[in-house]
Amino acid sequence: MDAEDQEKSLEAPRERAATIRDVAAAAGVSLSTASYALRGGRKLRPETVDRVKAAAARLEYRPNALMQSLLRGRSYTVGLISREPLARFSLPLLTGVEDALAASHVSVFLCFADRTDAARERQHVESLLAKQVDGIIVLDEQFVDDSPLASRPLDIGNGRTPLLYAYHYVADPDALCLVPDHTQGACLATEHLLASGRRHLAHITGPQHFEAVPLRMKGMRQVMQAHGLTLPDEMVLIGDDWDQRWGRGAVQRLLDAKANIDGIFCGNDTIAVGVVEALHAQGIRVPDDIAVVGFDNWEPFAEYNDPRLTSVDMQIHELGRRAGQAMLAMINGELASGILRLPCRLVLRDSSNAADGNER
Amino acid sequence: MDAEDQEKSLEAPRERAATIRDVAAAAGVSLSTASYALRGGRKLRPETVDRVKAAAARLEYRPNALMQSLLRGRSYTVGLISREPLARFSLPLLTGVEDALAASHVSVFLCFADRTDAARERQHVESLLAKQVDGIIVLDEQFVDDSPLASRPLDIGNGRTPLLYAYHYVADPDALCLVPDHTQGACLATEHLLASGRRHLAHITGPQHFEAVPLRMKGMRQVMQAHGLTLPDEMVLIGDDWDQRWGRGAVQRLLDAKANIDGIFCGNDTIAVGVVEALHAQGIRVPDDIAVVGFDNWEPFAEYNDPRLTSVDMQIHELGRRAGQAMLAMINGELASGILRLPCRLVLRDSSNAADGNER
DNA sequence: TTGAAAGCGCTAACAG
DNA sequence: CTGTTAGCGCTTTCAA
Repeated sequence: MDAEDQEKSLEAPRERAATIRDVAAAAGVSLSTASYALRGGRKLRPETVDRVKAAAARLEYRPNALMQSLLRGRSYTVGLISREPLARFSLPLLTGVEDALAASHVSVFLCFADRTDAARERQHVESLLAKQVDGIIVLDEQFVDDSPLASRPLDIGNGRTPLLYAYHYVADPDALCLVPDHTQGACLATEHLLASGRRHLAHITGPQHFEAVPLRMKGMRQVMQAHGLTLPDEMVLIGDDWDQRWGRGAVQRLLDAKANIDGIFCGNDTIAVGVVEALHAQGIRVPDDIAVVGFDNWEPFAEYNDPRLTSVDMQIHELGRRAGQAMLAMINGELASGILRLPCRLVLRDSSNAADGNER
Repeated sequence: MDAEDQEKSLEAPRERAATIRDVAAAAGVSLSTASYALRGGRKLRPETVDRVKAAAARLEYRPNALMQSLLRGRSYTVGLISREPLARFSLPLLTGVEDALAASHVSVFLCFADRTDAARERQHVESLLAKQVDGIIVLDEQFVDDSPLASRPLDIGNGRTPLLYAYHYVADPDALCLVPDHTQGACLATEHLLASGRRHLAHITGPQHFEAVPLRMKGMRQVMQAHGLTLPDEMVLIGDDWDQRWGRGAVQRLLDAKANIDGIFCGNDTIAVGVVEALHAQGIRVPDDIAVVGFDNWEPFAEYNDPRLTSVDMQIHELGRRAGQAMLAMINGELASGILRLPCRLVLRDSSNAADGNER
């Protein structure tokens, strides 16, 4: 019995993970020596180092990061709160942030918190702070200031934890916010349409309480004015939705009004898909008769539509990466604040004539 | 100067967060009393409790979860490794898992690890184990066994950490795996088509190395046989992609072959969208002439297509929730293993006649 | 070259 | 009712 038990205790996986104390004992050295042998910082006899390392390997020793964090006062951990979990931008943003942080061996706590559920967000924040995160990144959609949906600054009590807002910004002068430059993106799209010879443009877009809507409209107007053109109000169709159905409906309206158009800039790709579909249904060719440009460069739609959609890409994954990197910088003490607008790029495909031939 | 400094030290946010020691001192009680006052477990004079609580609030005391984890031997933290970060199922799975875990105050470490990057996955696993996660959940696509893409069991060295695979399974008899029941989903779709009077069915689907492809095919065949029908091989079109373009191409092939069809079951919704588009282009009505059923119930496509797509929903968010709950159970010592197949449901929309009128 | 010992912030057993 | 004390696993000083 005794013999059996002993054998077991040698073979069976130990209940508790090995500690550095176990390693030290197994190697026949002191605790501190074991520590130095594994992490350097002290001159030790090579033989000793080897003995300790061998013992550590044998025992599958893995330093307990909780204790290390406690001692260093840094957890190598960042909280990521998404206030809009299911939005189109969520996943690329998440992967971008994770990419940048993982490269620096920083782990990410994932927190979903619907805007309507303040209690859950509170719980997440408390949990993150208790777990000693080195910083918190908040993700949300940007709504116009007077919208009830507009994102509020996150209340984290003290000023000790770096805070960063991605894809949206808040009215906190001390906060760092990274957002896509919607206006510039719209400029790219409009310039492309004009450069390919279109003169009679329309804009079909989504609900106005999304800040992207007025911003993109502004960009479009700017460019047209710079070219001595105007965008009549009746050529701007603002819908209650961002989907294909609205795209189809909007085209119907334009056709009913017998509008004279040769180019349509859409607020996003799903609208653009609906637009193309409705145009086709009327025997109108894209891009030959009317060029169509989308926004988002959402591949499942843009790349596989017929024709493939020219679209503005907000480079959200990259924005996420930049957010992650900025957070790392803040953690290292580089203070930063303000709103940083990152550029969009235009992806040329078949729904517009690529007469100018360039991707910007 | 001194006075100023003192004032500052009172007003300015403390550099270090308050510890329970600070609270005890501020309340004029011993350390353990402070601890018990805040968490109960000992009879204390109400007055003492209040004093401690007041001090804690004043100092914005927040217990250090790292230390608590260390002591309890449980970190209230779970690692989530996504081996296929950008797949359609990733986000609902993530939110589902997070939902279930957050409800039990368990935090989620988010780790993206492309299948092709074993080193990064290794790094993530090491990091998770070092951070003492209570369990690890792995997400991946399911490929057929002999595919080089097929997911391998995660190597976590010891048997101490509960492990769970979601949306896919691995060849580890001790592992618990939760997957959608693709076959049953295909049965639902096929039964629906038959119930609404269709007899001449075709199947347009994606690459065979996705296990879902043979499974869904099997379900379709089963049901047809049960109804005394057969699915001729030339009515099964297996593509190299899952996108609209392939959907359009497949329809072209069927038309070229002058196939006699009144119903098409598609391997996913994007294919279905392409199918509908190609049928429309030929003046074929959906569902009047040919009924179309998709798979995935991916709302951006299914809900806003014209006509709206009937589609099989794998209930992935729910699968994620179940995975989270199962993980909690495992953490609490309830051992579990094997492959659990969760049912799909059929969402009836306009691309098929809902003659039987029921949602199953 | 190495070992002993003092914490990190908290919990829980042990003493009043 | 409350205080003292011994750890948790590790890093880092201080001694040898």
